[in-house]
Amino acid sequence: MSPMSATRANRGDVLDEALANSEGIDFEMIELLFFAYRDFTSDPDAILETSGFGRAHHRVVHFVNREPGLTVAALLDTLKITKQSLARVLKQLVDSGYIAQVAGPEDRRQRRLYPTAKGRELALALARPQSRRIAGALSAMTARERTSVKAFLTGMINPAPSLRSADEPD
Amino acid sequence: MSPMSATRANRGDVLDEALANSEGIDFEMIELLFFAYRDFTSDPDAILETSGFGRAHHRVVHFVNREPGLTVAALLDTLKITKQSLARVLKQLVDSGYIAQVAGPEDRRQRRLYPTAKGRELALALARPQSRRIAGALSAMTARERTSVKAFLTGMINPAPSLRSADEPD
DNA sequence: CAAATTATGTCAACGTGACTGACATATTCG
DNA sequence: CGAATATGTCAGTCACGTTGACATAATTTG
Repeated sequence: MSPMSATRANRGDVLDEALANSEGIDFEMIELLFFAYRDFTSDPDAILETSGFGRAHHRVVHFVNREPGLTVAALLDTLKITKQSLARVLKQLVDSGYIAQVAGPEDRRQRRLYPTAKGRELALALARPQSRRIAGALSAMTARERTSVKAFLTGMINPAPSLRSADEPD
Repeated sequence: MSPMSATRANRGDVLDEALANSEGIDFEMIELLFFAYRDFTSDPDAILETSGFGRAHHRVVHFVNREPGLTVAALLDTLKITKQSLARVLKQLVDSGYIAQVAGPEDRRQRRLYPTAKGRELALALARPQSRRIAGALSAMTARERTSVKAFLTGMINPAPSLRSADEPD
């Protein structure tokens, strides 16, 4: 793997040894996460390119189906993108009948987002291959081990910022 | 959480119930993967924007450090992007002294890629916060549980395509 | 050796999905 | 009423991926 006859590759500034185990850094895990996520997203990507949608549409359809009636603001907060970025994608999904907007019953400024039957079908179609992949990766595991996997993924996520108390400034 | 007084949101085609447990699909895991990966990449992203680089540079620096002397073709295969897409990113990294290109000792058409000292430092700086995050998520786990987590991630990855035997056509 | 193949680089055009900044509208709140 | 809020929209920009076409040098093959 590493060049046996490295000629004189160390001339000047050029490093020849593979980076591994420095400072106890787990490079293997870093790569596993990269490859796992890349392949995890490739399944729905293949379906989406049929419909002319992209990954952004996927995320919107997913979360609207998971929490029907959520507001645009809540969706923006979940996705951590700007409203301008959401706008195009959401408009396309509304225009093509995957998502419906309903004025908020209490606050009529809000546009609460609901899936249509078509939108629900799409969400399911996108989730199916991802779930199959997950099920395959978990298939040989006990309930305890599955719990560990969930705990690991949960531990990778940034804690939700605690609500700022009133006396703290912005 | 779900709208208690859903007005008459079910008019027409609009669905009101949260999507969960349909067909045994594990939506929770799907979301955990999304959030975990998003936050996992946010750490190096913050460092990179200081240098004016992006995620694409990160990946190149990472793999060149992990396997010094790899060829451009091998890197393209690892990243699964086109050479035109790699070109810009690689050129910037070479021009700014993070990566060195050395003509292959056997095959002089090849440009073998090596990290410079500067490139190694960048790779380490980017890996450090990711490794810290991983270590935190694994910290409460036994060696057995950690093995399960690695097995899960490995199981999520597409198997490498087996080399086509000579009598199979393209 | 000449021709084909391979490894790499480059030019041009394009698409998606993100960003910032500015401004418009409707609605609610104080 | 005036301020704040929820949302929408216009305009410009950027990162990073794509396809297609072509160029160059080096190796392999007939």
